[in-house]
Amino acid sequence: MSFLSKSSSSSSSDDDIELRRGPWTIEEDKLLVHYITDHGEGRWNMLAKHAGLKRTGKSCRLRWLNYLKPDVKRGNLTPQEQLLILELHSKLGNRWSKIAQYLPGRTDNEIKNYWRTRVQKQARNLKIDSNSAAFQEMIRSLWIPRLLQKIQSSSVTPSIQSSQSSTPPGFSTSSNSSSHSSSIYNSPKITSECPKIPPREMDDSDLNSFVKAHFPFDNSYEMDNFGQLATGNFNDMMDYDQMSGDQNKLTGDVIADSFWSNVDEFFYQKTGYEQL
DNA sequence: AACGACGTCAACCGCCTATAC
DNA sequence: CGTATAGGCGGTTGACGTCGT
Repeated sequence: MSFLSKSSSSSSSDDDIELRRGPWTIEEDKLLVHYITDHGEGRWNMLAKHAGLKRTGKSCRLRWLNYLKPDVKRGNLTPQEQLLILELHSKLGNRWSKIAQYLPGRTDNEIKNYWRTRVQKQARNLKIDSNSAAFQEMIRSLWIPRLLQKIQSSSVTPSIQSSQSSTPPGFSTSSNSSSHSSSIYNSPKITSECPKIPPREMDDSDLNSFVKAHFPFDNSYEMDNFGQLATGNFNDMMDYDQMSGDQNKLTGDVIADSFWSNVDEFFYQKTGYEQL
């Protein structure tokens, strides 16, 4: 744990306290949660002082928003969430907080980390710029369809097809959303061919409609169930509600990782780039 | 068992914007 | 209008855990 001086002055005023940095302790978390429970959030500098925390207001705000806030969703991103991030990033770019607005319970920090550790890693492996048109196109034409394919194929298993719909919510085969009926997400049969992607130029209203139509959750309660619903028949293999982080990793990461090699293959085939 | 490489993610930093005065 | 301050955002860092040798 390190400290920084809030003021260069040598006076012993209230503004000259030693501020803590680094990982938060349980006691600090308790102080912050209790204070916000009683007084609400906002006015962070004052909050930090009144709560008895030797932290900057910014640090308190970050700790609350990214970790302590009750509706923060823990665990790995579901394939559906990954899909939404890819789609939104293609339209919004690195506007993480904006993207996070469409993923209830997920923070901009978490999404940013996902992009940097997973997505940009692939760009590095392929030795192409993650901001390049080539990489964007690879995501749109290869990665997203493959992800959809994996989601759909994993949700159609013989043992459960009889009792459940084979199509996860948001991937309806009937066009019940008129505005984006041509979207890839309504495609009854997902193939590896380049899908029709909604236009990049979407305003907030369009984006809201798009997300509502294809990723049907708009509050934390629905989001809690979304992972369960959207992973569809995975539930027959493991109880989603009982999942630990590691088990969650199985569904999210294995799906993601297993198709990366395929994505690479597609990429090299299509571009003729030399495989590493 | 020990060590290094690598991946993840919480936390910090600096800049920008909104708001109050 | 100009200035000060707080809050928000994206980029970056570093501690820690995991994995492979």
